[in-house]
Amino acid sequence: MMQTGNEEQQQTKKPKARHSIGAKKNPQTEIAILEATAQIIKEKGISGLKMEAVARKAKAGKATLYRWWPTRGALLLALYQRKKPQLNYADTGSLHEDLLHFTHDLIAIWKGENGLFFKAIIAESQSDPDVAEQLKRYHAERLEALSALFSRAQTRGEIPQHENPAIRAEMLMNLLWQRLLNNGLEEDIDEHILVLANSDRK
Amino acid sequence: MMQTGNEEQQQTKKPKARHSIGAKKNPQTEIAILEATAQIIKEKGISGLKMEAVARKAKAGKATLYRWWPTRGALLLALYQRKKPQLNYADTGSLHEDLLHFTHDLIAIWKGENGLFFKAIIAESQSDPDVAEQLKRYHAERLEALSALFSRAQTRGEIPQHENPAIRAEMLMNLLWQRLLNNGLEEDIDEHILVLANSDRK
Amino acid sequence: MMQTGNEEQQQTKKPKARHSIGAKKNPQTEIAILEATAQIIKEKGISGLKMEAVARKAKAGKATLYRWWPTRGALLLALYQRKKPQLNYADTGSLHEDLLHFTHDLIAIWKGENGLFFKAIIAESQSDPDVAEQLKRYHAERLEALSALFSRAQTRGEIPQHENPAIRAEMLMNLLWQRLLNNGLEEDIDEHILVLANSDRK
Amino acid sequence: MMQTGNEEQQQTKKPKARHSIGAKKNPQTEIAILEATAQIIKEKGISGLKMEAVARKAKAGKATLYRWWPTRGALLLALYQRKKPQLNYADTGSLHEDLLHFTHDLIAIWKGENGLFFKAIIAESQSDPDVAEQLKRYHAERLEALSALFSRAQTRGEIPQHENPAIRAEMLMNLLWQRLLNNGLEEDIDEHILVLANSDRK
DNA sequence: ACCTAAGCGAGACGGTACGTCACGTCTTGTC
DNA sequence: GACAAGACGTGACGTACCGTCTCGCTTAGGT
Repeated sequence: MMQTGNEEQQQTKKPKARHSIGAKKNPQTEIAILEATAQIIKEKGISGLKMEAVARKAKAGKATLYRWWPTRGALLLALYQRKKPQLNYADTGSLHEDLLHFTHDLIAIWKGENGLFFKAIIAESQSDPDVAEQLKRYHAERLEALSALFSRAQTRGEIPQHENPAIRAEMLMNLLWQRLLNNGLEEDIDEHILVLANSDRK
Repeated sequence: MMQTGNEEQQQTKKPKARHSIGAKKNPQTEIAILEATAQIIKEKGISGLKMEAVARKAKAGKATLYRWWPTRGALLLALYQRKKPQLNYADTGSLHEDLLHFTHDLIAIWKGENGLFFKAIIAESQSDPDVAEQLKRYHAERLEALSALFSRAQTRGEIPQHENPAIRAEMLMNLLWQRLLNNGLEEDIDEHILVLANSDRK
Repeated sequence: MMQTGNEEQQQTKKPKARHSIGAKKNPQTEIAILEATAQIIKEKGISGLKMEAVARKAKAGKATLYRWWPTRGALLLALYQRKKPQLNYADTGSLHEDLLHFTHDLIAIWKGENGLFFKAIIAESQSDPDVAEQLKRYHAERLEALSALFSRAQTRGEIPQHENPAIRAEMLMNLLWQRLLNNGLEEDIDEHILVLANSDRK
Repeated sequence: MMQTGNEEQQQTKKPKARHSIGAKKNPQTEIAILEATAQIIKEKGISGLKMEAVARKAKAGKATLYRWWPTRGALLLALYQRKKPQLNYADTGSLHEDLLHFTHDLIAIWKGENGLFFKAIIAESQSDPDVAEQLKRYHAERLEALSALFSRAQTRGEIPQHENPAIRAEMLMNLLWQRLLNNGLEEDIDEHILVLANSDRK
């Protein structure tokens, strides 16, 4: 709401409907639609997200909405693209430290609206193959980045040499996704990290 | 009513529509409805499961359907109840062996219709709080059973004493659920088990 | 409500459900059902009268209700039978006086619940042929009684000899029914009577 | 959408389903719906008129139906508006003649589908206050037109000067409505007109 | 004293219609 | 030619009654 052109509103005092800007996509329309989508998800959850309601809230025509985002999935992916978090995979020299930083950063992000949007995409992926495909790609990409941490640890000898570093990475990702899906982000995760970091060797 | 002769029924073996059997639930109706539900999920997936279609396929009135299963979630839970698998947590004396048996058994079961139904419940739990609640309960129960395996291993010294046995159990469960949700039951899992079973000690 | 056995209720303090009294119709059930019907019509009007609601309010089984009164029309006719008014066709020696007495008596009666029930029957007669038949019979009967007044007036020379006395009677009846149906019982009717009584001869 | 070729349409002359014609009511849809309404009333009577059946027969969506005619009453009034008769209140110079012409014209009209539709409105007015209101207005309007006949007769001295001309007009209207409602349009009415026209003076 | 027959309450059953909602497609008129 | 507006046919939603049914109980009258 705040993000839709304050200056214009202050000057003209009229909300002023958007119009065509010629034979190309109007970026204001895009913003209004994605913000409406975000708003609705925050208010009613993913199952309360109806195309019709998005158009209504964004004061957009349904045709416009369907022209650019033909499915709910497309809308969700576009929304996530606009809002996706920048993750920090800093190298502290200790696997345990690295994992703690990473997980706590991600959990902090997911506790905001970002987690909500990502949950929505996961839910949608169960019925929309396109979303599933995109999600799979994104998952692989994240997994690779996370695997790098375990790879580094392997060179330092923190975890066994012969292991595929993606294995522990995948288990950590799974854990985090599960926590997100089950509204369990508050639950303790440090013990799991201890196990994954192989820090119980004494 | 009197005119639909019994003799005809004996001769033609017509299925004959179900009727009320008094002021109580007709078990034939229950069977018909749950089977219709299963059939539809198999044909069109969970997002193709409409209450109306269930009633139509089961040749039941919508009122009957809603009387006993007021939501799609209730229907799914009842279906799972009828079909739920018996899992084997046999004790082989080796954690690695135990886990291999357990996971392969579960994966085999999930490759059948059971996996489909369980996926449906997980999907539904994202929008139906009652289903989420039941699923959480079920998850806890399964987790406890699985933790027992790690507990036994702990007494045998296969995994560290000070660890909470539920941690590795949870990570294994997560892995399996994730595989189910992402249609990845075919992917390799033995390497993950090696890590969880701590069998990479040399 | 008051009419269902006060004494019993005072003694036992338990409402005591009705039961079968053997292989015959239980008159208490009949009373309860007809009173429930009357109650519902008074509360919600004729279009709010549902068989299901009657059974519910009378604490009767639907089978019992349908056994004795298979249609809403049958119920209405039975109710009217129990409640039908005794009309006064007194002979004052003057047609004008006779008509005034008759109409004012009838209007007074119809302003109570009786008018409501009779309206219900007229409305039902538009869709239930049995009710239409009964109503026609009843109409003819009333018309005959009313015609007698005009017949007497004819012998006194108050209206033309060659006229069929039923004609003015029918027009009076029509007027009254119309007033009832259109909720116009309060409107003036004396001027009409003056015309019908031929009292405008001077 | 593109695959349903235009050429086919030109060749086969398929009726082709109606579509939106922009953000306004499609008159073809209106025609189809009102004709379907008329058809159903003719086939099954007013009590057989279901909103669902109208939509089905008109090949219209229920939403469209409810958008423009939110109740059965609104549908009936719109239908009557489309079909309402033009009545003839010609001045013959004789009240008796005027009334004969008027009544026989009206009866002739009512023997067609028009009478059926008007009956339906009267029946509906018993349960729909809006219809009752409209009907009352229409009744008053017709009554006024009919009263004019009696008014003219009064100036000619055919009926008493001091009488309200609306009185006989109302009684004639009542008579005709009653005949319509009770399927008695065939019954003799000329004798009643003689009385109302005061033609029995000798 | 038993037995049968019917009435009774309760309420489940397969249906039909209700009125609402969202879908995805369309046409119009404005910019 | 993109846009808002919104009508259109479609079809699912969850509810309310319909009229039929079966149950388990009660009572009366015949044996």
